Amino acid sequence: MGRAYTSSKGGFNRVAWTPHEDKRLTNYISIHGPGKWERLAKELGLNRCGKSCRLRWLNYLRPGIKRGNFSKDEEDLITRLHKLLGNKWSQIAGRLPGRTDNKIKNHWNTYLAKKAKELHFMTLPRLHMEKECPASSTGEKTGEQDTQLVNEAM
DNA sequence: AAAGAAATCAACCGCGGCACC
DNA sequence: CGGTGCCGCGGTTGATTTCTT
Repeated sequence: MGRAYTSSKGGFNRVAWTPHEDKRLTNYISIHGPGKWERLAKELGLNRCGKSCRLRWLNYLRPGIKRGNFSKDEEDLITRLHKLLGNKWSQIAGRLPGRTDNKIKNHWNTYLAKKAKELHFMTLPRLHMEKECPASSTGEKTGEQDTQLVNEAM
């Protein structure tokens, strides 16, 4: 559970958040709201940059975050959305309440990508391979088109 | 039972866009 | 109009845990 990073390897400082820091951050946000991360970091006086605080809040402390494994439904949805949108993790996360882009990205990179590939070969052996991101060749799709496609997928 | 591989989770980095001066 | 700085995003890394052999 609790993770004790011993690292401070090569001048680079990857340090786990302590419960105390979490508390300070949560408390500050409960008063001032999220945002203004630079200022927040400065005022809290933690040894953290604004980005770090933002990340911690968004991916971990923010209320409503769903823990635990992805359900089959969630995995299917992620797979479909990824096919549609590519690596637009924040957009995908927007469709999965309580799931963060980081977590979805992690899960994809370590598991679903492989699975999707296997599935692709097993079930669709004759379809020509699609380019990874069909939208990018002709420029960006509009947001509206995305929304429409996504709704169809759901 | 131990070593090595794979998976998971949390955190960092650089870049591009946008807002503001 | 150009420069500057903050923010959000996606890519990536590193530590730890779980699975396999």
